[in-house]
Amino acid sequence: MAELLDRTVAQTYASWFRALADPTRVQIVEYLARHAQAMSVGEIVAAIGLAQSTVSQHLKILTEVRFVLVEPIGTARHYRINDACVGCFPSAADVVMGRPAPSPNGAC
Amino acid sequence: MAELLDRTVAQTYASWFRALADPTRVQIVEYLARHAQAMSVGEIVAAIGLAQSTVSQHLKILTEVRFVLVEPIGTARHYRINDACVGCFPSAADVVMGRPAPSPNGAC
DNA sequence: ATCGTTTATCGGCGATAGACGATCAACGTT
DNA sequence: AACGTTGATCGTCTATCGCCGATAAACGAT
Repeated sequence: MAELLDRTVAQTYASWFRALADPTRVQIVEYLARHAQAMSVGEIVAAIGLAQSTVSQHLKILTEVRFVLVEPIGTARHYRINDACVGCFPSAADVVMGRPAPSPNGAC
Repeated sequence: MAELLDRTVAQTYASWFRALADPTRVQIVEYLARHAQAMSVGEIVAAIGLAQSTVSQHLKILTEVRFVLVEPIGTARHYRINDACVGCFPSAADVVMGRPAPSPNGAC
């Protein structure tokens, strides 16, 4: 008894945590999560205060794990939080801390 | 309005997520969290199946962020989950996802 | 004092991460 | 058609990660 957590699940969770393993990305996600409407890259760059290429890289990493979603608006691209992750990411934190996921969490 | 999350807080959260940015560490923490009593390094090595030095390094990283605690038992060292983190780490995940921490969480 | 056991630390390796400036691609405007 | 704006990608740099074998350190037992 007391097996290890399934390796594939552990890899998925680790990829989520790795996406937030940088303080700038933590700030970006938290910032987007508190904003109902999507924001352009320029707005995010202004808020963060790093180079545009750097912010773009961070946004790429966050979209790869689907923490944020993109939609093109004309020549701009608007980023917003993925509401599905708002629910299932904290429950992943619960699982790692030994509490089995309470909700159905079919989202992710 | 809509300021960024405080940089110091973001750095603390990022360090927590970075500690779990590796699937092996996810498995170690989840494994310890489901075990009420502390475990020796040898037992953890047997469960994980990597080299002893590798596991020891992972345990060092996890103790640095205080996800796990150590106590020396004779010549051995027993690791166990830090119960304080069981509560406050998932609430950090909530904060990043835009939900202000509900509990007082004076633990961490 | 010498083993054997248990765990931490060191050194090295290839791989990945984060930052930046520069460049490219898309597109609306003049 | 040339231009300006917006954002992604490239190339480079340095730093850190994750793994391993080898070694060191602590300590109980012989």
